[in-house]
Amino acid sequence: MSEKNQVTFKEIAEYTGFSKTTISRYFNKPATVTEKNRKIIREALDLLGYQENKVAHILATGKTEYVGVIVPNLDLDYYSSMLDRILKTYNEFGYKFIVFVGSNDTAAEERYIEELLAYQIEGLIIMNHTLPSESLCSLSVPVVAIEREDRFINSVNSDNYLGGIEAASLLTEKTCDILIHLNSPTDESIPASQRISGFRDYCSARDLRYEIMIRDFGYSHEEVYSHAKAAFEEMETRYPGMKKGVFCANDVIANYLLGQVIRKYGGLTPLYRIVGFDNTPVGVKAPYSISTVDQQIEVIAREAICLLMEKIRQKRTGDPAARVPIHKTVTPIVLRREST
Amino acid sequence: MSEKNQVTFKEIAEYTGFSKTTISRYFNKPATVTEKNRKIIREALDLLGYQENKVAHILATGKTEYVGVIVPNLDLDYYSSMLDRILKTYNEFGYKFIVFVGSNDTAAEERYIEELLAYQIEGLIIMNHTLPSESLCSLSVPVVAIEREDRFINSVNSDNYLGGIEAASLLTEKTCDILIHLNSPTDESIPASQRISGFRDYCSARDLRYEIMIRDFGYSHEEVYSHAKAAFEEMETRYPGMKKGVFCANDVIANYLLGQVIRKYGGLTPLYRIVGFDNTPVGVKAPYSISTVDQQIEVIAREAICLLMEKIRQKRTGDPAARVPIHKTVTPIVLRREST
DNA sequence: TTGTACGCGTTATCAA
DNA sequence: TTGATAACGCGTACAA
Repeated sequence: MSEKNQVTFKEIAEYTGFSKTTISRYFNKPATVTEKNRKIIREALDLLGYQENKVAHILATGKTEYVGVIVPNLDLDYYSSMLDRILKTYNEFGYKFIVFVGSNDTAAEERYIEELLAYQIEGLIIMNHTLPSESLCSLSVPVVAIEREDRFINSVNSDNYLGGIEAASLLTEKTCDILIHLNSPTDESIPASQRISGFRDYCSARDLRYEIMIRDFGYSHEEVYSHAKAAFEEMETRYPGMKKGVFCANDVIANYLLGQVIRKYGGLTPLYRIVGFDNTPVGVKAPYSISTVDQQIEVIAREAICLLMEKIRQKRTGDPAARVPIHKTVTPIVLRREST
Repeated sequence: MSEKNQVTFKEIAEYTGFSKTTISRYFNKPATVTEKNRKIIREALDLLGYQENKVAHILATGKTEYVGVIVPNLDLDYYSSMLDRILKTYNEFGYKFIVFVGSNDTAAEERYIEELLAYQIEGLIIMNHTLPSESLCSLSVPVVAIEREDRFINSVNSDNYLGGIEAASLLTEKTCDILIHLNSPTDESIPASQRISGFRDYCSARDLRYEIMIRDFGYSHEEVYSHAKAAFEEMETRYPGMKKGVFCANDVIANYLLGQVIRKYGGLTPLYRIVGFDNTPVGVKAPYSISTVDQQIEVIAREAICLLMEKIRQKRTGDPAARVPIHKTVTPIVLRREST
């Protein structure tokens, strides 16, 4: 090792004449060290340039204060906003985050998890959906899912069903001839599929004319763009001259749809009312702001961390409740903006 | 500790009858263990459910394979794209990332760094600009800056000067009456300030009519929006009927400006040619795609990691070159899209 | 209030 | 090819 040998408790102990234990106590139980001696130690620490070594601390205590995070990508505003809010909880809770951005590859994701476990993370927050919760639940640390299949693991989700209802309700305020919901094929196990149910139930309960257009919008911008364009053209041909109220599965789709409307009509038109979902930045970057169902990403992120910490605590204390998955729900809020 | 006692080398050793040393060798120098014994160990590992413990490994070797990352926020596409690409280098280099998203608070940022150092990171990638490179350079680990003041530390930046030239050049292809550059007040020490110089030099060398509009666009969406709007209105009053070629400091500003143009003119107009900077997703989400100067974020991210790894190596081998900051530059590429 | 002795899980050294 | 022993830096009984 030609590394600059770092200053340890040993050096501080030798310099001050105390034992390593006392130096340790200076940090962990300062009250048990006399003020006079604390001062001596403080000065030695300063003078020798001591720098905390958490790795040794972890090995001794078993507490890493690490949380692993796996997120599908950071190109979609939804995920980057969520990660942003998750990382910011450091200021409140002190947990550090080791972050992986996931491919859609199961093997790769398993490697990420292996690696995270090797680093002794205390818990895992997962937004990826390649691994089923059935296999996730047997990990040695608590797992909290956000907006993904969550049958066997803890989770925090937006109240998607209510969101679907509210979106439909917002659109009917404006007397549309037909209500349309645009979404990707979504398995029922995924929380977001409830947006469809909420929308459908609302419409059918009121005998409203509606249609659910399921198209595989994909993930890349190119894909979403071209499918949104195709959907727009389809609506144009099939419902010419009709007032269309369109509820999009997320703000990104809503944005592209609005883009098509603008390209054709030069701006907003009474023929289209558009509402998105998530409340991500993309909704306020468009030339006309897009109404949306605000998932309250910040609240979800915070709840996820709180839930994870509670589960970590339960696990540590041997509470049998640790094994019972908890599913939290955050109530979304409708944001009325220019697109409706 | 009521923790599920994890399986260690000790248990494997006892079970197989080998010593801990041999188990360790099984992982690190498998060639020195006979195939027969490797099989025995492999089966015991499987049976007992051994899980690697990197913390102990780190304490023994001193190598964490951690890199710290500090990024200002993840709401701006530029930062989230960059972080995305940085995190993805795991697949190639194996380094793990502990990520902090920074406030503008100096004290907070210092806390982040303290914490990262305590966790024995091997290097730091920093995009925040609250701490001067002068204080960063004295850290005990190599630091690589991306698009921030970098006098005393390593850095990877886009060739901003060339980018400014290319943007201006693209606009003149289209015969504008006046060229305008929109930017925030930018200190000369910040690489991005070179975009201004490049633009200015290009215009003045060719005797083109141009103006550099410096406005404090801020960071939040609201701020950028309102300042872009104000700038648009100013251009409308001051240069009515003239063909304006506008080079925006980034895609976000370009997007809002285009938004204003659309709101007023119902779409593209020969009166405005717009080019942004960065090539972030926002440029292709607008109703009309926005021309931009592509920073090649993926290349920058990769170069940053390579540079950091080289510096880590130099430091480990005691190479005096470790202390000499290296500044790398990545050549940007002009992307012609609808807005020009 | 302080110190001794040992443990955390792994690697490195040196012998065998 | 394998094993005993001592690190790595810190926490914690227990004793003083």
